[in-house]
Amino acid sequence: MVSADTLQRVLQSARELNYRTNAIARSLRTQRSQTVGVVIPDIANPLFPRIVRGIDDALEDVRYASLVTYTDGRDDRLLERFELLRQRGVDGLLVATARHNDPPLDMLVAAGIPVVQINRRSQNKAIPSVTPDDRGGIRSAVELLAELGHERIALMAPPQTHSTGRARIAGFRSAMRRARLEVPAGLVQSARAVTLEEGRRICTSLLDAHPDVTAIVAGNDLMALGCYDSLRAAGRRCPDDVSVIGFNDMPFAERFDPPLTTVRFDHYEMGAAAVGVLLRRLRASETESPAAHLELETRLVVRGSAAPPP
Amino acid sequence: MVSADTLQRVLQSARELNYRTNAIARSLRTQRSQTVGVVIPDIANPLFPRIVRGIDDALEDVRYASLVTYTDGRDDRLLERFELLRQRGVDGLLVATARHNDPPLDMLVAAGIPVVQINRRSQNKAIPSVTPDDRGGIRSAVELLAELGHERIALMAPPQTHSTGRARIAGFRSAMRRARLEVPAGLVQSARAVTLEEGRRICTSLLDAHPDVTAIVAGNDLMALGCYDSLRAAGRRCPDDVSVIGFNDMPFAERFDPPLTTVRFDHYEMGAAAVGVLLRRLRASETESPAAHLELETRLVVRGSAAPPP
DNA sequence: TTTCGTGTTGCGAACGATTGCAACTCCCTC
DNA sequence: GAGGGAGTTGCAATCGTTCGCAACACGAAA
Repeated sequence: MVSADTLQRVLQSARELNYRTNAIARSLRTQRSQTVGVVIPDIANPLFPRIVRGIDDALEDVRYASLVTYTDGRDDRLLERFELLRQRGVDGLLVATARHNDPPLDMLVAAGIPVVQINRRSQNKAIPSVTPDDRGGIRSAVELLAELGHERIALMAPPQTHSTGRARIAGFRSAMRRARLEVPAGLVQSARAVTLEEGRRICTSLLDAHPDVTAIVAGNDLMALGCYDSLRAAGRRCPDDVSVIGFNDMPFAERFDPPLTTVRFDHYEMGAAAVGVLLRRLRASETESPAAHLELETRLVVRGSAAPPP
Repeated sequence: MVSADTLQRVLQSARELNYRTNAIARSLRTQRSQTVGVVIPDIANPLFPRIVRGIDDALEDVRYASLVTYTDGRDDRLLERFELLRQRGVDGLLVATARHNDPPLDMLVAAGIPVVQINRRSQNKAIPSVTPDDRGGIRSAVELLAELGHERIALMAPPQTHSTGRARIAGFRSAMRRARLEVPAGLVQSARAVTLEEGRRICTSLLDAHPDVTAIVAGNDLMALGCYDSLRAAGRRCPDDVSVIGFNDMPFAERFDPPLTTVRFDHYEMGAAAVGVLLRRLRASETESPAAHLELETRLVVRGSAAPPP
C-alpha cells in the first residue's frame, strides 16, 4: 500500500540508521509477545533437552521464542512459574508437568491461556496433548519378554498421579493377558518419582519380596539404571539373571553396561508437534476446535539388557 | 512514601482485581527487560543442560529470565541469533560459542552490550569469561598416565580456533615436559569439531599412523566415546591396550563401558558464576571495572578407562 | 465545474507501566 | 497571620510500536 520506490528508500535508510524493530514495544501494542512458555521438570534430566530442541526449532520457523522454566517436580513452584510466564506475556504454554488431576493447569485454561501438554496429560480432555503411545510401548516390551520365555515379569510404573503411570499399568495388564501370563499382586509397583534412586529402591524391595522375578519393565531409562545398580548390589547379573527394559531411549543408552533395551519414541518430534498444535490454537482462538490428542508411535530398541530367563 | 494504611488497601484491591504487573510495559518504559540471552551450540549436547540450569537458577534469584538460543556450530547463524536477542531487548548476553578470533562477539561489545563468555574465551581480553582450568585439567590427566607408566601419549585437542584447543595443547606440552616425556610430531592432533564422530576419525588415523600409542587424552567425553568405538573396531581393548581420558565428566560417564576416566569441573557452577559476573556488569555499567576471567578448578575422576600400558 | 472513487500520506491515540513535577494539605515556626 | 517545610496526591509525558481515521491529491465520470 506504498509505492515500490518509497519502500526501497525506507528499507535503505533503515539499514543505514541500523534500525531494529523493538520487539517489546511491538508486544505492548499488539498484545502478543511471540513468546511461548515451556514448563518442564528439569532441563538437566536427559529426557528434556531433545524435546526442548524440537520445540525451539519449530518455534524459530515462525519467529517465536521460548521461555523455559523448571519445577523440579515441586508442585508449589508450579503456580509461581505460571505467574511469572503470564507476567512476561507469553502467548501460550507448553507444559510437560501435567498430573492426572492438575488444578493449576485447569486454572490456566480457565483464564483463557492456550496450553498444550507434552509427554503427560491430565484428565481434562479439553487440553490438547502430545504424548508417546505408552500402552503400545509397554506392550512391545512385554511381548519381547514373553517371546524370550519370561513368565514372572514385574512392572515398575511411574506414579499413579501421572497419566504415564496409569497408561503403563493398563498397557501392561492387557499385554500380559494377551500373552496368557499371570500378574500376581506385588509385581506391579508404582513409583513415587521417576528417578534413578527410586528405581533402585523399588528394584531392591521387589527382588526381596519376589526372588523369582526374571524380568523388569522399568518406568523409564533412569529407573532401569537404578535396577542395574540394585541388581549388581544383590549379586545378580543383567541380563543373565534378570532382564531389564527401559522407556525413552535416552541419549547414550546404547553405551551403558549392558546396552539398554528400551522403548523409543521421537522426543524431538514430540516437542515440534506440540508447537504445531499450540500454534494452531493461537491462530484460531475463536474457532474452538476440539482439543487434539496426538500419540507418538513407539518402537522397541533391542539391545543387551534383555535375554531369556536363566 | 505512602501511608501504611493506603498501602494495605492498594495491595488488597490488587489482589481482588487479580492485578499482574505487565512486564512488557515495564520493560518498554525502563529500557530493561530483566532478560539475558544465552547462546550455546546445542542444548541436546550433554555438556550444556547443567550449565543452563546453573544460569537459570542464578537468574531466578534476581528475577531475571533467560532466552536460550542455539548456533549448532554454524557461524553464519551467530549474527542472526544476536540480532534476534537484541530485538527482544536482552539486558546482557552469556555466550558459550566464543572463537579465538570472534568478530561478531567484538561487534556486540562495541555496541555496548554486556557480554560474558562461558566455557571458552576469545582473544579479546576485554570480555569477561568463566572457563574451566583447561591446562590444569590436562596436566592432571597426563600425570595419571605418566604414573601408570605410559610413554607414548597422544592428545586429541579441540580446534585451534577455540581457546580450549590452544590451552589444552599448551597444558599438554608443559605436562609432558615436566614428566620428561617426548611429544613426537603427529601425536598432537587438532580436531575440526568436538564431536563423537570426529573423535572416532582422529583415533582411527592416529592408531593407524602410530600403532605404538598406549594412551589418548581426548578433547572431551564425546570424543573419548569416539575413541571407544574406533578402538573396538580395530580390535583393541580399552583400557587393556589403550587408555583413554575424557574431559567434562558428562552425565552418566560412570556408566559407560568401560567407565570413563575424565577431567571434571562444575558445569552448574560455571553457569551460575557467569551470571554473577554479568549481573555485576549490568549494575555497574558506568564503573568500567576490568573484565573478570574466572577459571574453575578441575579434578581428575579416576574410573575404568585408564590402566597401565600393556 | 462538480462529484466521486482510489490511492497515499500524516497524524494522534493507545498499549501499561515509570517517573518527575506541580499542586495541595497540614502543621510548625517566627 | 504569613511563610516555609514535609508529606502526600494527581497529572502528564514517555518508552517504540501499531492502527484507524482524517486529509489530501489526482483522475475519471457526470
